[in-house]
Amino acid sequence: MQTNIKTRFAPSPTGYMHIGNLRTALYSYLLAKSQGGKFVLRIEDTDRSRLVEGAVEVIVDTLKTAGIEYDEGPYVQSERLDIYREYAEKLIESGHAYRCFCTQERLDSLKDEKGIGGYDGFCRSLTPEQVRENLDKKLPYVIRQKMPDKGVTKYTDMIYGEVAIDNSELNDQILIKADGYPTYNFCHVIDDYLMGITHVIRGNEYLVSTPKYCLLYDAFGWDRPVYVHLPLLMGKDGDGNVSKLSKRHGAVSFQDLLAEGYLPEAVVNYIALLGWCPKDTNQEFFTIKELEKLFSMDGISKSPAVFDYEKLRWFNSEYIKKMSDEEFDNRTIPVLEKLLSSDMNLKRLSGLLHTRISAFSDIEDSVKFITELQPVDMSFYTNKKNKTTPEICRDILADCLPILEQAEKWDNDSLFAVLKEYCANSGRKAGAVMWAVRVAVARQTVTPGGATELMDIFGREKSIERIKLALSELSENA
RNA sequence: GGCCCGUUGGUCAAGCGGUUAAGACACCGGCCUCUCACGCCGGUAACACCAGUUCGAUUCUGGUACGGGUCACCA
Repeated sequence: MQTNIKTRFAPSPTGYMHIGNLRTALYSYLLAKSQGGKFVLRIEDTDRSRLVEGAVEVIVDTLKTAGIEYDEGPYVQSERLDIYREYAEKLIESGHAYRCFCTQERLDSLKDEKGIGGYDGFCRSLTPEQVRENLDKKLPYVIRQKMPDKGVTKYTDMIYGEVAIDNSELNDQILIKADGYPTYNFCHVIDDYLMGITHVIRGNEYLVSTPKYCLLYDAFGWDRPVYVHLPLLMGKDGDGNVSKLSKRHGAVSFQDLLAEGYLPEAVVNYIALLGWCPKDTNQEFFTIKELEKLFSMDGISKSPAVFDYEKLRWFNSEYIKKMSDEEFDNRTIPVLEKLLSSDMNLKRLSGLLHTRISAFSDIEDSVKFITELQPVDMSFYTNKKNKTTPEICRDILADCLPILEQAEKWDNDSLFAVLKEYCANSGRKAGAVMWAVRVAVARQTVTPGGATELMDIFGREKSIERIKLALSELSENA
């Protein structure tokens, strides 16, 4: 076990937190915490064209809501420009980097001629005099890393093992842009070193470019960090094709998921298990504190994982069921108040919903039948198990209507007793009677709660009204 | 296209040379129940392919296929 381990999460402020990024943050955080280390947050905002207002707050809020606490930061790269500049100059002095004055036009034509891939190193051979001259003319320039033209650069990834890339595959990448801002390729290395990052945890998309960063460490004579590349998070589209999880696959930002009624703990729990599996246990429910203890790198998978909304829904429904009734009501009743008239027994309805929704956004659909008079298909009245048909239901309803109209008390227990008594007197099965009443009142086959529970919520007047309507429909069509 | 990585049921996954190849989601069936849901019980379903190493390969090696990633003055 390594002591003084330090990891970081270094997102760029895009205005939303992609769920894949959040998972990277989580693993990074967990790796540090599992070994008593530190976790730092750094904002990589060196692309001025993509600045988004309030984006840093989104990152900070997301981490907080997810339960990921950072020990240092947020460091902001745009505030550290001088540092990068200084280190870039050092590289020029030591011959590991050079100024490049090539115009965009020349770069474009290069691309056209040679297809995709690389800079041709034209400015490598500029003499000091030529550079001086260009500088005096105030020509814009970038600083590029000088890659070795032969050989192989290797490193050991904690997940993938040894990775070896031919240096000929490496481009003379830009370290400092013409606007003076550094590129990710450069400043993340400087920062990771300066901030004492021991383990660099990031997505698999960096696996191949990491040798370039290794070369930077080497050029400065610094020790390379441990690299941990994570398998990507994939999404599946309607045709069954998988690709990097993106907006076309549905809600992919943490905020979107919360807005759809997912609980933060459920989301965190689910994504923790997407690409990682605990050792020696089949446990699948974890608090973040438990994860901090249990997490270990050898449980990380090598292959990409498809984000499955169904399973997230299941996790979420489990977390919802774990909520106390009070918590659940507090969250649900305000929503119901907006959707329904307030003279209904919303608390009772909320109770019925507790074990029946998987996300809070389900509420609207599951109570729609209360306010809307939905079209009824006569087949709804046919139920094999309870041996009902539209005719039988018509007869049942005709019998029950006067009984219900005369019911003294209108609550679930009383109504249930009344109908039960009818069953006894008529010799009908309770299941059949309840089926008929329930479908008549709700006008759909799947409902949150049973017949008498629904009548309780609807109240006497509305229940009777709907049963009368059902009766007339059944008389016409049956 | 070059380079790199990956491949156990529809999905997440355990497995780390000998197993009846776990478990979870989804799906199907049953029980419970006044419906649905919950809960409980059960079921269908997988080692991409071909060689090699080995007494023995899901597990090791090579190739093929398929999938993914990457080749920016984006991160």
